[in-house]
Amino acid sequence: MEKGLISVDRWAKGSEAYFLSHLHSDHTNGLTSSWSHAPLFCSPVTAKLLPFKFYGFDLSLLRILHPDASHTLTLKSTVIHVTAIDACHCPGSIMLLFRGDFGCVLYTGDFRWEATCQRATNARHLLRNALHDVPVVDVVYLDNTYSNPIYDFPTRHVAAQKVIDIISSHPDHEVIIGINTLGKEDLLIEIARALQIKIWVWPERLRTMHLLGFYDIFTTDTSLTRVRAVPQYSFSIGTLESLNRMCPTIGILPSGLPWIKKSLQKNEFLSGSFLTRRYKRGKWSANSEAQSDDQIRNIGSPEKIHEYMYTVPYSDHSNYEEIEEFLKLVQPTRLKGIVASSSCYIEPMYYFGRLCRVDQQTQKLHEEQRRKESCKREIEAVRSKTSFGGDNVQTGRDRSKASKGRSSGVRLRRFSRLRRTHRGAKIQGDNCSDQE
DNA sequence: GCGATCAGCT
DNA sequence: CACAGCTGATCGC
Repeated sequence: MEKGLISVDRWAKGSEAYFLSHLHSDHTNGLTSSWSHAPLFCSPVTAKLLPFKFYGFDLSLLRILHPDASHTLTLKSTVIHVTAIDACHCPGSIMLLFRGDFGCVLYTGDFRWEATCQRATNARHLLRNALHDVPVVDVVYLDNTYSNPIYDFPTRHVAAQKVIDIISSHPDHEVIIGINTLGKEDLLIEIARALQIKIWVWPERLRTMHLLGFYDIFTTDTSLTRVRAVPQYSFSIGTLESLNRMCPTIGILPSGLPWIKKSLQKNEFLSGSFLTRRYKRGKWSANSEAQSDDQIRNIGSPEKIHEYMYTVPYSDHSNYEEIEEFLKLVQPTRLKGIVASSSCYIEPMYYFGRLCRVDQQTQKLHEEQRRKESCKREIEAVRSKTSFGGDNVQTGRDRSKASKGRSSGVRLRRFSRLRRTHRGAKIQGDNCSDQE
């Protein structure tokens, strides 16, 4: 009842106000059309889209946070201040800076903090201004999806150029690009502009595009374009192989393989079993045989993963370096990851503790962890976690932290279930907890 | 019938 | 192993 004054991306009963960072499903788990616990605060764009994801939602519950103003909210028990800042993740996505009796808390939601992106530059200015009024940020709830130095990938603009290059070099092919229900609009728009073509999307997605204000670029008429954006879950190597029996078609996944640093790929993954395993897992190994070394070599650059399939490192999450820059600006006292599981999950304090303000607790934690494991061992942990089958030995601190002391013996499935339910935060009293 | 949860998939 | 997401089965209300 009294626990959890406010909830961010969490929808269980008991809070006085609820905040939605953006409309992706892993942040709306528990939110339904009939949800009505308390007012829901979100960005204008999210408010516009939400009724189409949750038909019949009680719109009188919605409260708009304008992304460039500080809002003062009078709750039942206290007054809080909140500032929304563009998170540059997907349309409508925001970070939330809270100030109140509990101190100062910054919840990043999912975010992309590109150095050269104009929107991120604007967001940086806003954040810097907002931080002027704050003595110290006590806690950052961080999008730690790629909070590991092995994640090193280019800006979205650079990745978009790669996609454009791939399409240009296949002038006689149909092109299929896998996207989700929200996000990667900018990629499609860059393609459309560069190649002077329209992009096909499915009808619901066209409606979303219209809601977002994109009227002329997208179409549901297949005869108008050779480039189609389709739901990512709906296409696979199998789909592409079928399509190629009718006409030449390539697929592009703006994501895909982990974007591990080249050195690691050369040294560990390409020579080892990493790619083999990935190949065996997917539907695209027509026979269930392991791929031969030759086949692996034919994959060539990480970009072309199959005769008809390309992946491009287009990410809506910050890479390691961007997270680092973000934390240098915010300098929080404490850090908490909002993503509990990933193949390379590392307790964020491990790499970023040094960027936090030095208080004794932080310092102690940091030193302890440094002592326990060297960087090299972390990489080892990552490698063993990417293994498929065999014994998935516990790989130390990171995993046991993430599994939160659940009964042992259950591994990946339990792990991924955790991921789906672990986003978001409850903020209460003078300490902030993840609830449960 | 609906929501919650889970299995399985990409 | 994933960004995030879909379908379908089952269970309780």
